[in-house]
Amino acid sequence: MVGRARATDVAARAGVSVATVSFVVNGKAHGRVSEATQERVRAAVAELGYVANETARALATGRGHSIALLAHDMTNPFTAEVAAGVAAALAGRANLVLALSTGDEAPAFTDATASTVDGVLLNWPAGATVVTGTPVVHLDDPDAPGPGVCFDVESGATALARHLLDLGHRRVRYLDAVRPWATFARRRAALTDELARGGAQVRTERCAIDLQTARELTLARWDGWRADGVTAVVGATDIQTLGVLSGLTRLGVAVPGDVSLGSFDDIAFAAVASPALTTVRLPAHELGRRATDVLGELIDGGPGQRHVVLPVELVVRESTGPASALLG
Amino acid sequence: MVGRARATDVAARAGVSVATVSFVVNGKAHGRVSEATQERVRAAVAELGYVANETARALATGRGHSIALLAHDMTNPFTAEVAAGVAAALAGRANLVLALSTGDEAPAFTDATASTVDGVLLNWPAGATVVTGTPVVHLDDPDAPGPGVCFDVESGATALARHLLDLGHRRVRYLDAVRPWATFARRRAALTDELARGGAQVRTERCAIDLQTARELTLARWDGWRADGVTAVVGATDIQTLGVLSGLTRLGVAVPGDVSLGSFDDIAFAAVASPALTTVRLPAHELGRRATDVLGELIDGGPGQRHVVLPVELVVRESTGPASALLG
DNA sequence: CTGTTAGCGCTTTCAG
DNA sequence: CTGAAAGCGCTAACAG
Repeated sequence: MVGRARATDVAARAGVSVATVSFVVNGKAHGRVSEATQERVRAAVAELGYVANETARALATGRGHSIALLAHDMTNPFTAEVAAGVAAALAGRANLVLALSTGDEAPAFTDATASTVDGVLLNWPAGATVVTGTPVVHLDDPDAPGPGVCFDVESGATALARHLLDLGHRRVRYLDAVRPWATFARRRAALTDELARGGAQVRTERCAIDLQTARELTLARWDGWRADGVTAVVGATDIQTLGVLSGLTRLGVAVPGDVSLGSFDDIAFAAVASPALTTVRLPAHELGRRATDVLGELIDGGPGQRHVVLPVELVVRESTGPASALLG
Repeated sequence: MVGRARATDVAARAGVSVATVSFVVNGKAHGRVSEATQERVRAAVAELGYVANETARALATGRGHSIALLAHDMTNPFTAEVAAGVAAALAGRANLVLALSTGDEAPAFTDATASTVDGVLLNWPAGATVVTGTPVVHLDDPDAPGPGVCFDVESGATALARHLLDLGHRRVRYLDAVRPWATFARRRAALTDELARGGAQVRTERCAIDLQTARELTLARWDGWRADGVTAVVGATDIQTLGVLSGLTRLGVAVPGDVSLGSFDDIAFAAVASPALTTVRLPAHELGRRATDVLGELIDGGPGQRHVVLPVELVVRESTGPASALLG
């Protein structure tokens, strides 16, 4: 019988007015309602199992106690981890409404939905989706105007490049994401620059962030890569790199014996792959948590930290090794 | 300026009453409002960028146009796929509010939240969480009372057992989930029964649905399994089986040369693992879609199909092979 | 055909 | 200390 008992019922049962009920239920009774009355109200609430209707409160207060997360693909463990971080930060104090995109268009987020939430977490390029009249914090988008939380992908990429350089790699393939997001542009630029600075040559290929697509691309391109003398390939995301690894393994190419593999994200699967992936860890869970905190401040009228950038860390595991002398 | 213009503004601009605005905006103007007036209202709506406030509509109509999905761990690709199916079925016609559980307790779903949604999709044991006064459909819970959508895990388990039997396996380890869910009990019972019927001996171990935990358990138990003459291990979920595979690979155990691996789910990673997993495919996306449809009917007052069970399919890949003669 | 009006259930001044 | 009453923005009878 959730939602059955209304404030008026409680008021009647306790012999007070709805105003009084509202005050005690919301903990605003201090100095306004006598202890005795409060007790009576609380008893009535308990007996009737009263729970305030959130929709009505929202209309009256302008606060819906819920935020939206606009994301692309919840099927990507990285995104799922971000969502988990958001949920953890919310800790039940607000609801999380999820707007997912199907295919390539922006997440399904109508103005109607916007009128329901107090703020939005935008894990999607800023330019594409414009949400007006609602606080927004951008996730993993270094170019976003306004508040946002992102990663210091450049230092991660640089560290990865140096790691590869130290191992003697001079020909690397970078598997970029097709999605035109700033975070990917930066990963690529930083990696490429550092590699070039170290005297290595990098070429880029692009593919969707999808296990099978990356795997197939690898199957199709491997001969060419080898002909070019490629000794290392790095993917823009673990998903892609794991796909590459799958293709390479199918082809009988040894990792890291014949080619080394580097990546970004550090999703759980990266650590249990064989070989385990050397990857730049981007703290997804923390991204979700921090972004939620920033959004909370924004909603509460605080200034909201403009832009927080989270440190990343190169996790060296088994997929990288000395450059092979494998010939083209 | 979302949510700025209100119905009264539009009414004023168009020189009509709010009732008229409401009718044309909701497409209920047929035969009630003249074409000319409708046109004027529509023009005003466009000029002012009017979008009805969903919270107010919800309060007035009792329909919030949103449903909740209570799930355990969105970080599990299987759950994420279910969510994707839900989102696809919703197609923007309703919002998806996500209630995730942190740790082992039930998903954070308060009565307050319940008052916000039109119905809930419960991917959690029925007994634990009782949601009253709101339509509920149970996901992947064969024992759930009332409406639900689940998989025919028994036939999948049986097919997997026969496949193993055909390959000559007579000693198998079943890695069950610790979570006391009916779906897991059934997977285990059906597999065990069929295997026993074929003269094989099965022993069960339990572990959390987590890559690392399964991997570590494997590292710790392998010697014992081998001593028992185990030639095949099947996990209750792909996550667990992938963890086992990781452990086995680290140990230098050949799959399927030394041990065969069988599983349930068929998440995307199962197909790109090396070797690719033989697994019982449970159509997660469809589970989400169908459950959403059933819930929709329920919300619209329809009877709602009591219980739909989705067919599953054994996908034989590379992780299963003839029983080895590996000795204990 | 169109406008008036009474809610939906709760919050919050403002009197008393 | 407590209650009456005015909304929050929209929907849907019910009159006209």
